[in-house]
Amino acid sequence: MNSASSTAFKFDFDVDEIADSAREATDFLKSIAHEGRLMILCRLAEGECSVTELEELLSARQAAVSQQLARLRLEGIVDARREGKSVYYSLADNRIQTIIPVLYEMFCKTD
Amino acid sequence: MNSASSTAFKFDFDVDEIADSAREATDFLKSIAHEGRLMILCRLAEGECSVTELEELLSARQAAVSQQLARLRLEGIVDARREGKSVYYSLADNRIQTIIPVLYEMFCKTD
DNA sequence: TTTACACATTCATATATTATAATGTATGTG
DNA sequence: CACATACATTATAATATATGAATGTGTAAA
Repeated sequence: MNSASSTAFKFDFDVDEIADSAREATDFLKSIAHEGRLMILCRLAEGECSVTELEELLSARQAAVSQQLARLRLEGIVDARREGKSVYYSLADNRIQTIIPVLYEMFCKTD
Repeated sequence: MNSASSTAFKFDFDVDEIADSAREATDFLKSIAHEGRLMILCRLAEGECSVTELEELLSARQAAVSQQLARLRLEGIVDARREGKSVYYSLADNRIQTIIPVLYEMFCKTD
C-alpha cells in the first residue's frame, strides 16, 4: 500500500507519476532559482549575448558567470555559439520563454 | 559605473531594480524548487488538507513533511488551521495559484 | 610565434539544504 | 488521569550547492 492510486485524493493519475513530474519540475526550477542564472536567462530572453556582456550585467567575475553558464549548458537550457573571440549564448529551452513572462508579471510589474 | 542604466542592454529599467526583482523571484522559486514542497503545493492547489494526508501522499515521514510545511509557513506561502487533532494547511499566496498551472502545463501534460 | 584577450575548467573551501532521530506539546478519548 | 494521536521542534549528520583562486584552451592580431 505504497503508491496506491486507490482513493483519498482527487488526482486522476497515480502518485508515482506525480512524483516523476515533480522531480522534473524541481530540477528545472532549481536551475533557474539562482539570482545570477535568472538574470542571465532574463537577458537571453531578449536575444543572444556574449559572456562579457553578461559579466557586466551581473557585475560578477568571469569565472562565476562561466560556471553558471556551464551549468545551464549541461542542462540544455542554453546554447553556445563561438564567433571570433567571443562566445554567444542563447536560450535553448522553450520552457524558459514560457516562464520568464510569468515571473516578470509577478515580480517586475511596476503597477 | 556600476548600476549604469546607460545603454548596452535593452532593459527599460535599471540593473539594480532587476537585481532586486531577481532576488525576490529566486527566493520564491527556491521555496518551490523541492520535490516534496512542490507536491504539497500541488495538492493544496486543489484545496486544504491535513498533514497526515500529505504524509501519505509523499510517502514521507511526519517530521520531514512538518519541516517543509514549517518552511512554507514561515515564508507566508501556506496557512495552517487547527481542527480537533488535525492541522489543515491551505495556500496563502496567490502566486502559487498562478505558477502551478504553468508548471502543470510544462511537466504534467500527457499530450 | 609571441602576446593578449575571451572564456572554460578544476579544485578546495564555505555554506545551505535535507533527512533522521529524539523529544516536546496540544488535543481528544476512555 | 492515563493514554493515543497529530504535529512541531531541535540537534546532528550527510549531502548538495555556491564561491574563489588558479590554471588551461582557443582565437586573433602583431
